[in-house]
Amino acid sequence: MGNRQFTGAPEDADLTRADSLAREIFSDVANKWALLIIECLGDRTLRFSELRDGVAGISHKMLTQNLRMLERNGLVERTVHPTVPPRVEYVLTEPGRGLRATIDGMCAWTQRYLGHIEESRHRFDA
Amino acid sequence: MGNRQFTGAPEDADLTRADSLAREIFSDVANKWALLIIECLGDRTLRFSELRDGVAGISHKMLTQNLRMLERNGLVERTVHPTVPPRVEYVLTEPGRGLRATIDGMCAWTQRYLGHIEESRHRFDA
DNA sequence: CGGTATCCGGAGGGATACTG
DNA sequence: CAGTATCCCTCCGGATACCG
Repeated sequence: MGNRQFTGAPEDADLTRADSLAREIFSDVANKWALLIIECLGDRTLRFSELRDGVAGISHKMLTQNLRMLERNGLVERTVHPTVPPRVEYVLTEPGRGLRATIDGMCAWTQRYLGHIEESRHRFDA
Repeated sequence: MGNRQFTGAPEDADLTRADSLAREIFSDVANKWALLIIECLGDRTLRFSELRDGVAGISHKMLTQNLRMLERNGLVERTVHPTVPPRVEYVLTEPGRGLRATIDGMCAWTQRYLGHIEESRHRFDA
C-alpha cells in the first residue's frame, strides 16, 4: 500500500484530490475523542447521555461536536424519537463498524504492551 | 474485550492503575501526528529531516515533540551518530511495529470508504 | 543537521445559561 | 433530555532564533 496520500506534503502540486480527502478524513478520525466514542458505542445503540457517562471525562460540548462530525462522515447514525422529553439514539453504521474493528486492534495493542511501555517510560525518565 | 479501561470515567474510584495507564497511553498514541509519523516510518530507518519531509505539513516542533513521546513510550528507537554534522536515525521498535499494523488498518479503511464518506458529507451539508 | 528555547496568536475545549 | 450559544481562558502549535 502506497501511503503517499497520508504522508505526502499538501503543498505538493501532484497531490490528487483523493489524496487530500484521505488526509482530511484521517485527521477527522485520528483523534482521541472520536476513537473513544466509536469504541464506546461498539455494537450498541446508546443515547446521548449514556455516551456522556460512558466516555471518560468527555464534556457535553466535545461529545456533541464529535458526534456531529461522525454523523457527517457517515460513521454513526442519529435517530431522534419525537417524544417529550426527546430521546436521541446513536449507532455505528457499517463504515463505522469497520473503523471500530481497527480501533479494537489499537485497544488490544495497548493492553498487550502496557508493561513494556511502563518500563520504557521509567527508563526514559531516568 | 471489556473496554472499561478506555471508556471508564477517571473519577471512578474503582478505576485501577492499569486502567488509567491504558487510557494515558491511548491518549498519547491516538493523535494525528503520532499516527502519521509511525505510518511514515513503516519498516524504514529515517533521519529527522527525512521524517519532516515525509510527514505532510508537520512542523519542526511537533515532530521533535512527538518523536520524544514515542521514544519515551518505547515505540521508536533513536540512534545518534556522533559525526559532524550529526546524523540521527529513527526506527520502529517491535511494539511500534505492532501499533503500525493497526494504523495500516486505519489507512486501508480510509481508502475503502473514501467514496462513502464523501457522499455522506455532501448529503449532510445539504 | 538536529534539538532546545522563546514568543505569541488562535484554536481547543470547559462552564454556564437558555431553548424546544 | 438533547442541542445551541456565549464567554473565557488555557495551551497547542507555528515562527523564529540560537546552540552543539
